[in-house]
Amino acid sequence: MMGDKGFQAKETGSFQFCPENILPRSFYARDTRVVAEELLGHYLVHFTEEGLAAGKIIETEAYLQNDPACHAARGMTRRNRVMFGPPGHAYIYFVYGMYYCFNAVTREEGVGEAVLIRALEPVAGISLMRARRGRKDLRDLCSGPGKLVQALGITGKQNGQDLTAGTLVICRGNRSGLEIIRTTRIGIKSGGDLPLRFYVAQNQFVSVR
DNA sequence: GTCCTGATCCTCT
DNA sequence: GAGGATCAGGACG
Repeated sequence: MMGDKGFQAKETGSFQFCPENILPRSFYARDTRVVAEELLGHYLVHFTEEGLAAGKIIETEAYLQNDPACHAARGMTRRNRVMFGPPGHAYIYFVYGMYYCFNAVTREEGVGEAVLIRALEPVAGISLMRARRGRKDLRDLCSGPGKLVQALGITGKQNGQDLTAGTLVICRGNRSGLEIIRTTRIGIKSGGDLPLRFYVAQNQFVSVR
């Protein structure tokens, strides 16, 4: 659309995609809390016809099967079946009638656990993100689970997609020197006292400070 | 079938 | 800081 011209901006990030940097399935087939913490510093990357958009993962939450806040807590349903599938796939669900949230499925097949990606630091495709979000401020692009899905152009149709091959992948980043804070999760009622949220200290792109 | 709630975000006060 | 948007899933009858 013509209106997008107003959002043309220089790319500030230095992200470069290399297929060999895609995280392998074995990365996801581990304890969900470990995966949630170790996803910080890596890159969520989405290729579309409009171009590539990517962000550094700086905030995550773990959802465990025996955890009342987890969709899988009461067993498998049509909605949550992807969580019980093989690790390294996308679990994308619709909330509040208008937003989608993106999760990476963890653990071995048969266990319903996943990591919610809550915030990214935009690194590539920033003009595309601005157009999709209808906002200019860098901090308004990916600082929340619904926002980052919109900024990257992810849709509910990608629920179940393989994160180790294809157009939606997670790539290895540099995690050295990363200072990580562990705290309670955001926006849930039951299970809210569990320390299952992880974020990068001093990062201005987290969803809640 | 009805009713209620929600892993959110935006706009207003 | 409060309230509205907006709808699928799950609980219940």
